Amino acid sequence: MLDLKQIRENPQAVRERLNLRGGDADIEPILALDRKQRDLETQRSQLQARSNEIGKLVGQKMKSGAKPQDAEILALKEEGNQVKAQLAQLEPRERELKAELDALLLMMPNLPSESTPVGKNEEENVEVRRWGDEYLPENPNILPHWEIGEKLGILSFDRAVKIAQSRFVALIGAGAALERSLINFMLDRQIQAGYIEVMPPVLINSNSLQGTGQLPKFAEESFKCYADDLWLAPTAEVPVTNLYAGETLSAEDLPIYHCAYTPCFRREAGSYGKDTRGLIRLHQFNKVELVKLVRPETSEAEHEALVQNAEAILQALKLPYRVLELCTGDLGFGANKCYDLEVWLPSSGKYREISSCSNFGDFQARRANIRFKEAGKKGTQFVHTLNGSGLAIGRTMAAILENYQQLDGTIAIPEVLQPYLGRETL
RNA sequence: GGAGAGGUGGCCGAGCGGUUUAAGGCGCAGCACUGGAAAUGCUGUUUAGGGGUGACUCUAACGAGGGUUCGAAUCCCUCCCUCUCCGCCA
Repeated sequence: MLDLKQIRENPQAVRERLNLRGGDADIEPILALDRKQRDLETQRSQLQARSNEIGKLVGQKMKSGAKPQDAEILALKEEGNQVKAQLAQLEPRERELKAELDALLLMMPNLPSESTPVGKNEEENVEVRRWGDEYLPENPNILPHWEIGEKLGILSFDRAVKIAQSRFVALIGAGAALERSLINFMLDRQIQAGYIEVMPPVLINSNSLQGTGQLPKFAEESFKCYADDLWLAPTAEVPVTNLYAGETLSAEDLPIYHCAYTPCFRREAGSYGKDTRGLIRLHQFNKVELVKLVRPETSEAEHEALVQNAEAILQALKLPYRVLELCTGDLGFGANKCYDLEVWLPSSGKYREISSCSNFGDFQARRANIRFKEAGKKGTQFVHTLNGSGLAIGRTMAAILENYQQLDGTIAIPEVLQPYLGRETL
């Protein structure tokens, strides 16, 4: 959520930053509601002050011997009732305005950071670096991962469709073992890098989704359990960040680094024609996620470090990849800055996103109300939150099945995974 | 799912309709005392929003939301959470 005070005080600057995302940000309704709401708040609190005064007076007079039927008491009660009637008019109006204001603010995306390259759409994302050209596969006849996977009998899309629907997969035998190895490998590495592992609930409430920015705007992206106020988590970002929702941490608690393996569930609404085959775009996939809660002044450096932690996994697996910095037009709703890691998928001759590492600044912290307090200092500050995949497991599996395909149709297992899987080829 | 007990400040804990401006204690900070410390004493010690250049000031917050009342931590209703017992269950 944007800072209302900032919008109020620098409307032009906010408008300009928002417009860098493309479109024409309209903050006028917010400014107008804010003015009205504050106006009502002033009136209301004055009435309340008088009401409190009356209550106190009655109490004092009764204590010092006045009777309930004394004219003085009756007059005060009468005035109390009048004030109350006025409040009864004002209060609902103010509440309504506040709710409208909140609804508008919740729909506003974050401001892109100063350092984010300006651009209209994904075409204008900036390649920051490329790694692992020396590991690009030389095999010219690489099968797509879904074909080699089915051939090896380790992936079954057809059978998964029977028990769920399209865009699901069942991992069989070595496929399941490879998935598990990747999860363990990634968690071990990230724990080594200083992240504390979490296994959060993956059925999560609406408030959590609002806290990280998936609600209210992106309700159609997540699976909902209609009998309860619970949703299937689209990413561990949501439960892990919201572990601290509503808390005021002490400054010494920061930074907090978490890694979490969870399954992730996405409806993929609006992507009907895209990536219909393989492991790239499923309704259910596994992911190891990295989440950081940090002091504001450190968040940029923490962001770079988080990207390094995600890259380290690709490097250890010797998978060629590139790093893109998203331009203002392609930036996710809550992010002020974002790097995507894209792994090489030889069957399609393309780099494909395998990790997205975002800095949210205080955007999520405001929504989820996560603050910290410095001992001896007045007031509190919002933390900055960051997260990134470290990495998406299914897409990593796809990358291995393709980049490690050998001429004889077998798959070599990356060296670092061999101890986990207990074999050298598939 | 059934029955019962609870939820008060950084922590413990009192309060069950009106000087609550939340007692008392612990903790923490400052000051005094001291050669220095301990002990002791005094003072202070929440957050959010509004108004004001500022000193400051108003409002709100006792799990959450409603209600009764001139006045609610206290009474009533709904919900959430925790604990105990029973049932069910991996």
